[in-house]
Order: sequence, then C-alpha cells, then structure tokens
Amino acid sequence: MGRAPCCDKANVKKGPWSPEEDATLKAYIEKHGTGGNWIALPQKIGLRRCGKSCRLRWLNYLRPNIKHGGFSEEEDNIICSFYMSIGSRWSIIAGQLPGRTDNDIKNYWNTRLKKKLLGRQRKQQQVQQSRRTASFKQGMIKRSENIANFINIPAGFDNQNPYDLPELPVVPVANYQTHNPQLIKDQASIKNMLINLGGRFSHDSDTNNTSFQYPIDILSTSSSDQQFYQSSINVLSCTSAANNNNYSQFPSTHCDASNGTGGSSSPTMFPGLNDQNNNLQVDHLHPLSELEVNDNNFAHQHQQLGDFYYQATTETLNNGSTAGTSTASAESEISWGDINSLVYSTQMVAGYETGCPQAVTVPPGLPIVFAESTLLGLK
DNA sequence: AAGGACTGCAACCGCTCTACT
DNA sequence: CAGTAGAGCGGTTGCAGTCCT
Repeated sequence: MGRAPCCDKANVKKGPWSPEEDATLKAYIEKHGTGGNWIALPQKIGLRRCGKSCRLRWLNYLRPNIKHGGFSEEEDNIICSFYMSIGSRWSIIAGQLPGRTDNDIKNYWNTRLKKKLLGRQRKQQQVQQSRRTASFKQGMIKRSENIANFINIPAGFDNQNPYDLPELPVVPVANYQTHNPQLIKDQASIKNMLINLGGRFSHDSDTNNTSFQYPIDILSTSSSDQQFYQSSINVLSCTSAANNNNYSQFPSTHCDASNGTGGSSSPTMFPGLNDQNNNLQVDHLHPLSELEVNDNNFAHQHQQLGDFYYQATTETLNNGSTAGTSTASAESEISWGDINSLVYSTQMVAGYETGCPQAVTVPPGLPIVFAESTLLGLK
C-alpha cells in the first residue's frame, strides 16, 4: 500500500497560477506566515491548490527579493564550479546566490549553462591537446631522470629514453617518504602558498575530510593559472595519499585498469615499476626552474606569492594502471546527456598531463573535499 | 504563411529526510 | 522503536513562445 496523497487530487487545481491566486497566497503569508503547515494552508485561505504547490509558488516566485533571469558571469562561474564539485545539489548552490532559487538555477543550468560550459571545455581540450603533444616527450625525459636519480639507476642506462628503464626495485611509499622528508615540507609550502593566494583549508574531524576553498576572484583567471591551482592540489592530493597510504580517497572509476571499469589499457609508462602488491607510489616534484613555463608573467606572479611553484608529477603506478590514459577516450566520454563526464574527462586530462592518473581536477572557486563521493561529484 | 523543431521555464511528481507521536 | 505526515529536494514534464525551413 502506497502512502496517502498529500491532498485530494481530484479537487485541486493544477497548472499555471493566476494573478488572483498569487495575490491571495502572498497576502496571507505576508500577514500570517505559513503557520508551519503547507498542507493545511490552501484550505485556510480558500485556494484549490495542493499545499506543495503553494509552497513551491511562494518559495520560487512570490517571496520577497527573488531574482529571475539575468544571471551574471560571476553567478555562472559559481554555479559551474559548484556543480563540478558537488553535483546537482541545487538547494546548496542556491544558498550561495542570494535571491536565486534552486529551481531557477536548475533550469538555467539545464537549458543554457551546461551547453556554454561544454563549449568552453571543448575549446580548452583542443588547446591542451596541442600543448601536450609538444611537451610530452620532454616531460617523460625529465620524469625518468628524476626517478633515476631517486632510485639510483645503474650507470650506463640510457636516461634520454624514458621507455628504456631497467627492472627496478619496488619502493614502498613509506620508504620513499623516509628518503624524502622534503615531501612533507613541500606539501606545507604549497599549502602556505594557496593560503597566501586567499584559499582556505579546513578539516572536519568527524568525516576526516580536508576541504579547500579557493578564493572567488580566481574564477576569471587564465587557464594557466587554473592549471597552477590544479597542479598544487594534485600534489597535495597525491602526497596526502602517500602519507596516509590510503588510495581509497581517490576516485578510481576511470583509473583502475585491474577491474576493467574504464581504466586505461595502455602499457605502463614505466615498465618494471609495476607493483603487483599495489604498494608502489613514487612522487617527485619539480621546482619551477625546471619547468617549461610558457607564460612568464604567470610564473613570475606565482614565484612572488609562494616559496615554489611545483608541477605535480606524481606517478601512481598501480596494478598496471597507468598515467597514459588516452585523450581520445577522455574526450569520448563527453556527451550532452552526461555532464558528469565533463568532470571526469578534466580529471583524466589533468592526470595525463601531470602523470598522476588519480589526481583530482580542482575547478577554480570550489570547496574541495577530499572524499571519494564529493570528488566524484556524486549525489 | 504554415507548421515542425527547438528552447526556456513553471509546475508537477515521487522520492528521501526529519520531526513527531 | 515503528509508523506517520509534512517538508524539502532533484528529476521530469508540459506548454507557450520563438526560430527555422
């Protein structure tokens, strides 16, 4: 047996509200309030409407200080950022935009913003793809050098060929950290830098989640600036995982090749570094001076703001899962009907670029919670 | 000019959560 | 503790207006 209906369906009016109905409802609520009982309200004032319908009408259209239409660029950015962070939690998003209702934002997103964002995303991907192609080989050489330095590659090894790595010992995360106390210092340095830029970290002891809030004013920053933030968070994410030795913090949906759920099937970037016991994670960080930075102003700006600019180059070599997820597969995930793929594809592009396949892309202006459900943008 | 396709948005539906008994 | 009802929420629908052919 289903639950009882909230009202007499046969005797309630449906469809658009008339001005008279609006006036009746508004006048009553302004004078008496809702009385805490929407179901009983329409009968009190003689409206042939369902209580839920009255509530919706009041909340979305009749209550004071409601704004309709005319979304600003800033509001667009906030909505996009929150959507990519927390998904379709319209009421929460509406809470960030005074005068906007969840219904309004939901409609606006579904009809316009989604298309606008996807268009922008596609453009960015085209640019990133061309940049990646040019810098990929260079990056691979640099990475192999760093790994070789760390694990003492035998003399005679051709370190100009990133694919020509010899069989290497498995290096557990804990050991790597012991060898690299710098890692923890680096993490603190990046945190300080992000805080200097106006971001905020907070920790929820109940859920053990760490949150990061970007400064709102970076919403309109260039894509290189956004990559900078993203890379910084990637470093924190990856090193945090190393610190905790807890991989479950990271979304594995698109990274786990072992279970065939969308992970890359391409060969590992570093043959011989695979750890069948799932324990190997090698992190290494490049100071800014080592990096190719196309935007000199950007580099200068961020050098002034923090101790270092690090490129996240964490290699998570995990059960044959690799950083080499193809861009084509990431792009192929984008469809008009599945906006969540936008989040995932961005993650994969970022992961590919930084060599951290499980890195989490952090859209600017977002509250970031390092918990799987939130990172995935799931309900 | 007509009619089919598309778009935007108000409103509804059905589910979950929460407070109350 | 279980049952119930109301509140709240997100997904979906239906319709009016606009655009396109």
